[in-house]
Amino acid sequence: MDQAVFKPLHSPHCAVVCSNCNLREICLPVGLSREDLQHIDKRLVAVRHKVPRGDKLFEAGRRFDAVYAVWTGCFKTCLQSSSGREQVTGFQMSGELIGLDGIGTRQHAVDAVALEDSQVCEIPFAELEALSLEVTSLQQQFHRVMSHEIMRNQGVMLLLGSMHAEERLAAFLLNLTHRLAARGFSSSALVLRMSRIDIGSYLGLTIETVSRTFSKLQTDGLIEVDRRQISIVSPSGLQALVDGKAG
Amino acid sequence: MDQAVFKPLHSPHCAVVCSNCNLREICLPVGLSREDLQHIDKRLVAVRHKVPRGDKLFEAGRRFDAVYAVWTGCFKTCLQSSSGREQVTGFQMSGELIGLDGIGTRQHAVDAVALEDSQVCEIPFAELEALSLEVTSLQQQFHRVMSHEIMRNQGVMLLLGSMHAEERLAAFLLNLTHRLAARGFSSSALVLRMSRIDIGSYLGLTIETVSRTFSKLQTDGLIEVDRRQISIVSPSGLQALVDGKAG
DNA sequence: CGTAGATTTGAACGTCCTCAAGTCGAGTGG
DNA sequence: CCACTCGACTTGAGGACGTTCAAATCTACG
Repeated sequence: MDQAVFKPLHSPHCAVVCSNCNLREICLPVGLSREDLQHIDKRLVAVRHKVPRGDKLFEAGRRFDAVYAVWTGCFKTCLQSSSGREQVTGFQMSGELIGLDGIGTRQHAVDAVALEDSQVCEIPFAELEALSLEVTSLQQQFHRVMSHEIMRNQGVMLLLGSMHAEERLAAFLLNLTHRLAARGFSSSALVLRMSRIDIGSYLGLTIETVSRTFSKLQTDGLIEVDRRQISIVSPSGLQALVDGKAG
Repeated sequence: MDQAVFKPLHSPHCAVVCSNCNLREICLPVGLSREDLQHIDKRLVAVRHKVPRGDKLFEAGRRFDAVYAVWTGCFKTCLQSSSGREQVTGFQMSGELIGLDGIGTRQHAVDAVALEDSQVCEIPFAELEALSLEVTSLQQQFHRVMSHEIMRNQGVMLLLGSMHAEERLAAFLLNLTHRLAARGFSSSALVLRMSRIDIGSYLGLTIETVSRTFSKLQTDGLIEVDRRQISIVSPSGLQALVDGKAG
């Protein structure tokens, strides 16, 4: 019940360099020159941490000092209002940044929970800001990343504001497969790292509706479901749902 | 039907300086020193434009060159998917920035439409980025603004994902009053600049449900409605709805 | 093999949507 | 000044989708 919160001081960690990272083409440094990358290596002391499944990387209300890039594994971010409403605001996989919402208030706005044993690169934000004053391309790239996060959120608004359950789930599955494909994984088979509860919270649906909708998509021959193993049988069928071209 | 699109070259405009602007305490330059402000005045050529009610400030797909700060008036931003789904993603009032979603792709992701005769300051983004390399406080402030936009979007997700119609409308009205109060306006009386259609799209409800819910809130003695004139009779009652402490 | 948590499925209900009609206010032209 | 029209809004009735409540199934793990 009580999720452990990640303690930087107690967690095994080591300094890392971006220029050798296998994620440099998908993570924050996308498109930076070798020269700029080496500059970053020297000045940005990113530290890598392990976060076991179920542990919190940080929790809402905690002081914001750094953003985190997922290196391996998967996270969810959960917003909760003072009155106890809860909403999963996103799922993050390798190369994606977590914690951007804390910049404004200097306090994290969400909980970030590892959905499987994961590793992150902690990027001290003060250093990131300082370095981006020197490395123009880094500044631009960081702005791009923040802007993409805004666009992503707008996409979720569209989903929550205008789609039915079946369409939401179809959009969700297609989004996952696209992101997995960009990382070199199969886009026809995926393993959900999150529970039905998490999916429901993210999609604004109850767990029962999520379950029923999975079953319906399977019955309709669009996917195959085996617990958290999903096979995408008909990507175009799912896309048609998202496009509202069905029913 | 066909909304005019704002043409910078044909629109009356003039250069403006931030340091003399009455919005400097609420707009992008919040918290900047007088010295930094003057530095910005010299280097950042912001231009002010008029946008008549109903006209588009920019439209989705158009090349991104600048962000815009609302000076007077009010805007809505609309996202639409390739398949024709539409979602109002926000309403912007004085001091708020529009267009941050275009930074990542260099293309605007939404339409921005004036809900009343309005004026905006056009801030060329290349200049903003260049200047924030020199003025640390501007860089930090810009990051804060982007982060706040991310937080705002997350709040909308919470609203769309976990609230009923009555709660959504209550949250919407309270949000408007808070923002108006921050600008020195009454927080008990407001004039809606947007149609029921826009409200419905934003809140993920049909126009009929919006209308019925306004009526119900009035019947319950929480607000008084006269077309677009709204009186907030019981802010605490609305807040109780948002907090889920009613029904 | 027993328990706890996650998931699926069923049945009844409720909220919100759809369809339809009616009201209201502003602008137009006679 | 008065029809007339148009768009925005309101209200009603019925139905659909998703929720709620309840029970059963399945898996992991001790």
